[in-house]
Formats: sequence, structure tokens, C-alpha cells
Amino acid sequence: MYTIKEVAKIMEVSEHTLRFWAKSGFFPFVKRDSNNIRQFSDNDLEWVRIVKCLRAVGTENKAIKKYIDLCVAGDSTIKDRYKIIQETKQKALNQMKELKKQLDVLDFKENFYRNLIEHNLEDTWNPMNKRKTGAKTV
Amino acid sequence: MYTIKEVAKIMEVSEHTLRFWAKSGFFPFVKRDSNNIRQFSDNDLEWVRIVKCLRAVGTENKAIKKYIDLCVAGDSTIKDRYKIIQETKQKALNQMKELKKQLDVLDFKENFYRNLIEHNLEDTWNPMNKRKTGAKTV
DNA sequence: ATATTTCTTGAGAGTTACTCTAAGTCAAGA
DNA sequence: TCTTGACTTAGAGTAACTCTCAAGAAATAT
Repeated sequence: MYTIKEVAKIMEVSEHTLRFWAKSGFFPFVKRDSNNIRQFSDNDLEWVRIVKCLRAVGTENKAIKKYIDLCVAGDSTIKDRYKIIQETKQKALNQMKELKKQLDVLDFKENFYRNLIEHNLEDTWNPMNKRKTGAKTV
Repeated sequence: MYTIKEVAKIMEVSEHTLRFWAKSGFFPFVKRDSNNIRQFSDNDLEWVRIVKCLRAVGTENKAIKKYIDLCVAGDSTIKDRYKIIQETKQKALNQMKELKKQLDVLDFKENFYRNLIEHNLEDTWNPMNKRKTGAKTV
């Protein structure tokens, strides 16, 4: 059994967020001790893992709650859950593509600046080089 | 020259967001026509591109504004900008890694569910199979 | 045995970055 | 002329945290 602090450390999710997620109904099986303190089981950690995963790929909390509810409903919802996981995976693959595109933009920018620095950095130090009226280069 | 609507379409950013970004000072060189309507130049599109890129990898708007201000300040800030781009690239690479990890989680889940479906889906239709007290499987 | 520190709790305020709505201006088309 | 449609601003609403706070229990220090 783990306290919320331990879960936060193990799963790399803040305590605040874990409480927020708990209040959102994402961890329906977490027990409390006699002092009302949450006791996460190893199985509960799996729920944290999947919620973290769904959030990380941009699934809205409303949709996560629906998935959780399907889990709670039991075996009859396995095909629905399978479909959700597949769709989520596809979404994640698209994000991968998008991220690669943005990395290309950053690579281009990096080369652009490196080139500037390598070839005419001396201009920077030259006060006579104030010919442009406002920088136009992003 | 492009209207905000055209820019929205070309760059795949909503008009609302473009106005929000404009108000945030991200496009300091966009001109207005006699009716106060924004006229984006091709060069302005490059500003949209870099802002979109920085946002896509999680850069805060405050930090984007700082970068924009460095651009406006001119050549003397090229090294600072180079550094920001490098750091941003590193951040994006980390996100890539994280996304891959989450894809592994989704792959595992997908296989898990496929296996369930392939091997004992018939249980789902069997009303006698209500042995578990609440689903524990995420 | 008491004092202090450390944890946890829930409630609720604050933040970021949109996202949407409303009310208004202006110009071109039926 | 009327209306349609693109544009404007201000400001309200939203999602998902993120943070602050006061209260209460337990562990540690004196």
C-alpha cells in the first residue's frame, strides 16, 4: 500500500494532480485507512499509469472518465475499451508525426542561427551595422 | 497579403488563437489596412510558424514573448535566440521519448485486450460469468 | 508529558491558454 | 435599401491543473 506522496514519486505525477484525478473519479478502487488517508494498492498504480498515459496523449478528462466507467462496468465492455485504446494509439501516432514536423522547424532554425553566428557574428559587435529598421527575422 | 482568415487556413491555427497571439504581441510587424483589418505578409507567416512551433512543444506564452522581443531587438540577440532554439529542441526530443513510452503502454494495453477478445470473449456473453466483484482491470 | 514538526485532508482561489459570445463597424452584392 | 459576411474589440466561459490554506492526526524532539 502506498500513500499519495509515494504514488506521486513512483508515478511522477504531482500529489495535487492525483487528488484532482481521484476527485474526478479516475481511481474508483482506492481505499482509505481509519484516518481517511488514501491507500493505493499496486493495482491502483496501474489505474494511475493508464490515466497518465491517456492524459499524456491529450485525452480529455471527460473521455477518461468514460473509459474508467467502462472498466468498472466489467467484461461486457472489453470491446469498447479495445476500440478506445486503438483510437488513442492512432492519435498518439499522429502526435508523433506532428512533433517530428516541429522538430524539423527547430532544426532549420538551429542551422539558420548557427550559420549566422559562424559567418557574420562580427556584425553584431559593429555599431555601424544598424542598417535595418526593425528586425524581421524570427 | 493575407487576411486573418486566410492565415488561419494556411497555418492551421484558429482565427481566435491568431487574434489572441496578436494581442499577446507575437506578431509585431502585422500591418492594418484603412479599415483596421490585419494584413499578414509572407514574412508574418514565418512568425506564425515559429510561434506555432514553440507552442506545439509546450513553450509558455510568456517565454514566446521573450523570444519575439529578442527577435525585434535585432542582431545583437542572435546568440540568445540560438540558445533558446537549442533548448527548445532538446525539450521536444524529450517529449518524443515520453510519447514513445506512452505508445508502449498503449501497445501493451492493445495486446492485452486483443488477447482477451480472441480467447475468452464468449465469457462476455455468459451471464454465469459474473464472478468478480467489480472490474479491477484498467 | 508536552511541544513541534510532518503528513494528509478538503475546500476553494488562482493560472494558463485558449475558446466562445456579443455587440459593433464597414463594404459589397441582390 | 437591405442584408450578408468578414472583420473588430471586450469580456465571459472552459479545461485542467496548480497552489494556498486551515484543520486534524501522528511521529519526533525536548
